[in-house]
Amino acid sequence: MPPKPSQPEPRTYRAHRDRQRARILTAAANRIDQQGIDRTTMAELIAASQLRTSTIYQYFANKDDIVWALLGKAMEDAALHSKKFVDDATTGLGKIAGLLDFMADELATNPARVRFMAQFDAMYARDWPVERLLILEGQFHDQGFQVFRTLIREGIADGSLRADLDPDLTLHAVMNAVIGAQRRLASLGAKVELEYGQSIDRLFRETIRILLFGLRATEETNNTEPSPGAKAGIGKTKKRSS
Amino acid sequence: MPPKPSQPEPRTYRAHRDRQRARILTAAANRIDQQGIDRTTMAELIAASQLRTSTIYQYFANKDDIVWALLGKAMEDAALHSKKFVDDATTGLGKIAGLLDFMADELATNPARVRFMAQFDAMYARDWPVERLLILEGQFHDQGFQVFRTLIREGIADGSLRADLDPDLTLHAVMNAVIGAQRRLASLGAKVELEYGQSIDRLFRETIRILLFGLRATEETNNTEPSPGAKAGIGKTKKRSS
Amino acid sequence: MPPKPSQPEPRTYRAHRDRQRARILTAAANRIDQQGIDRTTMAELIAASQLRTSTIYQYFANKDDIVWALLGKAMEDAALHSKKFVDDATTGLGKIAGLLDFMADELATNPARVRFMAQFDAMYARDWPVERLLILEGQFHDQGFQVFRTLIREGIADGSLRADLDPDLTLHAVMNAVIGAQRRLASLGAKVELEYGQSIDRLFRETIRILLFGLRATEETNNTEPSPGAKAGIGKTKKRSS
Amino acid sequence: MPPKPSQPEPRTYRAHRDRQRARILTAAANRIDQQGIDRTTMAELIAASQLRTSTIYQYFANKDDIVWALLGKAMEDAALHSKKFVDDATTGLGKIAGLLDFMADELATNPARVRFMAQFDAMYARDWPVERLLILEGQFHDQGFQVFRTLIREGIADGSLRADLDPDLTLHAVMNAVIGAQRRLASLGAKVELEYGQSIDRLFRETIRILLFGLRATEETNNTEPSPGAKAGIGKTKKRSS
DNA sequence: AATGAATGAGCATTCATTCAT
DNA sequence: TATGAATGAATGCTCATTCAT
Repeated sequence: MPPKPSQPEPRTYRAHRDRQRARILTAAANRIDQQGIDRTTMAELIAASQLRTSTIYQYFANKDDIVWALLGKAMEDAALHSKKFVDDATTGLGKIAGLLDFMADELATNPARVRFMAQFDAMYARDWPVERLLILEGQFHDQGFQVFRTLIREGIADGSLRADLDPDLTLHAVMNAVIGAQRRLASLGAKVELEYGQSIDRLFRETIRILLFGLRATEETNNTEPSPGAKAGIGKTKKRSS
Repeated sequence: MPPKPSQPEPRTYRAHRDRQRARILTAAANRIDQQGIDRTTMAELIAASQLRTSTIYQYFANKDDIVWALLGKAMEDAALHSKKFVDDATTGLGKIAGLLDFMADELATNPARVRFMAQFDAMYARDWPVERLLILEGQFHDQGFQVFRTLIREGIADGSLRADLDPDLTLHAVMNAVIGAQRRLASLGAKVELEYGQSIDRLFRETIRILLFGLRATEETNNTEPSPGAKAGIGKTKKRSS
Repeated sequence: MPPKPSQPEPRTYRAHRDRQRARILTAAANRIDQQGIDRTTMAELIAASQLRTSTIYQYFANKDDIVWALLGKAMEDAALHSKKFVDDATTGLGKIAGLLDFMADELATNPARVRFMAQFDAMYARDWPVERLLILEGQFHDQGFQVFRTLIREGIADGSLRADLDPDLTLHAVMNAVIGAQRRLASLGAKVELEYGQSIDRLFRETIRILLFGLRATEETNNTEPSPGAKAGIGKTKKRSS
Repeated sequence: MPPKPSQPEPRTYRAHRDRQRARILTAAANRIDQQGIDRTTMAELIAASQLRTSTIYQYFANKDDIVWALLGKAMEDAALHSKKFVDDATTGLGKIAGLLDFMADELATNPARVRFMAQFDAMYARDWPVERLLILEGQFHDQGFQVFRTLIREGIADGSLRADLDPDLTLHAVMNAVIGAQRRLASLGAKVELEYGQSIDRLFRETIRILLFGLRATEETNNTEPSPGAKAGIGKTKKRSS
């Protein structure tokens, strides 16, 4: 007689596994935030999780697997969290503002998560397979990005945004700057406040404000001029030097 | 074989040591750019430098020492290089533009150096003593930063920049965004171009353009309105969520 | 649950256990043939058997136990199989030929089993208790060995075999050579055919043929000469060197 | 000034390294002979060599590397040792006898080495790259093998060996049997003597004697008959059974 | 009988660094 | 200054097995 499949208390077993996994990930997130991914050893992580070495390996195949799980969780959480900010807004511009506002909020309330993403970008993004990344990023980015792009088009159409903007270019230029700024602030942490004498939150929100200002239409931009720098002699960028 | 005339023998010894140091640093920079600081082992670095293990330790006390030297060199080079861009400009705004232009140039011509700085920000800046960092940063930042700050004040005074700007806050908000954007682009490398379909250089220059636009005065900003987002419902940032 | 009529229910239980055991042993035999005894982990064996770790241990006390069972099964099968070859023959010499023929057949049709025995001889035979081995070997060897020994005696008596043979010595010298040759061919597998350019089967049958030739009487051997090498200068073996 | 190459006491350094390597190999050979390759852990081997873990790895890249070195040394020694036996003989048949005699000598004086080769054949030969093996085997085999082959041809020509022999087939059939027999005896060790009641040396020399007898010409073989078994009903090998 | 969970002991190997000459 | 040799302290991971249900 073969064993009956018959889920024996599926909820209990599942729940236990999930709890153990969460325990490990929490411990890992803590250690990694304090020491960096590479400097966190499995031994430390294991000690922090209060489980035994071999037990850990029943839940994750190896250290990388843990880091990926952490990355996935971070992105999932961000997607979930950002959704609220975006959905609350009714207008398109409001949705963009919501997305950026979410990022400021994330920086303020969960700097460890942002720092983790910063580490990831700086040290691993180049090495790990794009496909894997895209799967994770897809969840989060597609949400706001589509809206963003559409909105820029609308903004240009109705004259509220500068006519010279290339929607796709603008989207990525702004998002990269916002993400880059956010992660750098999270990475430097207290050092920023000491060195710059400004609160991280205020600094980041000012960055967002300036960027949004930079997208707005002015009389000039809707007429002839291609760039704000032109008048002031900015932007006549030397085309490469070395 | 060393020169004879002006500075004869002492130079031989010094010159040799300098050459050896340079050799080690070059090897280290290469390996680190390809594998990251932590993942580069002394053994690899030694193999790449074509010297013997114990010889390396005649020049650097330990691995950290090498990384610090690399950081110092990167900043020194940047300071030297940026000086030209800034000094070439005659007006204040031109100097800012020169500084930002230098950063675009650096990203395009020496992404490895930018990547190294990105790694540093993301993983080590928090751990290493502020004083040490400040000494290094001082060289570079003070150059452009003072100018920048002064210029913003002048710009506000002459009405070319928005009156609501706080010079210090603006300075750091913009510089952090620019540096963050630059480093993120360097870190992601070819991935950006694949994913975003935009050239890194174009993306970064557009970021600069938008930021500079964001600083400029418009009728509105010189009147009552405090923020561009206000009108569009932006910036009424929820004050924390979680 | 106890039996009711003749053998109704108990068989169900027994049969299940036997099926499970067989399943495990088959999986183990496969893995071991491909990776060797030591390199086969319980985890692999368990995966191959499609059972759960703890279930395996309901059937076998430990890994050694599985290997012993495999060895027992191999010998049992061999005994059963060889019996046919031996029993089919009517003459004594025919029985020996049958035994050797069986070994060629085994090598050709079940090299995995031979390989397993080779591993066993090479790596474990020395460690494991003689008694245990003797019990297993007894089944198989006694069959042909008794016959072999008797036959050699008869052969000498009737003049068909060389008179200088010591039955017991000859028996073991021949059997050891045949078994050694067979197992080596099985172990090297395809490598033999590549390196030697000969089919394994042909090579082994030629070995048997030469050995049997070596036992046969010739005029000389039945007269004075003790050894075929004597004439040719063979066999004046140096008595130890190092 | 670059370092002078100028061999600084090359003899001393070299000699030291060789001594250390030998020390490790000796320790490894001992442990492996007693426990088998897989069951010998690096920790044991290291303890036996009286060096520290990391020192070992300055001499060998990994465990496999040590095993290969052992194999190489075993073959090299065998080649060197066998050369004497072969070269001492003046006639071709004498050379063959010398080769076989060497194998008996090796079994008697250095059973550990033979056992090691037995392990290798039984467990690793199939896995490791042929090329690597061929390089090592080349040294040893080519010596006697070429002679052997030539000799068989000559023997057939002058009527001292059976005319029905295929030189290549015979060569490999005999050598495989001799090597197989030798290795099995070495592997089983004292067990053989207990079980068979015969000394290993005597058993092996008898095997050689029978094989050589099997090659010799008799009247019959030089006439019509193809096989010694034919007359006695041997060799009518069933063509496969299962 | 079946199985999910857990684990102690160990594994091969690496790493940055030091020492003696 | 250069370097061959050595090494303590990890490091990430595996394995056969057991326990509780």
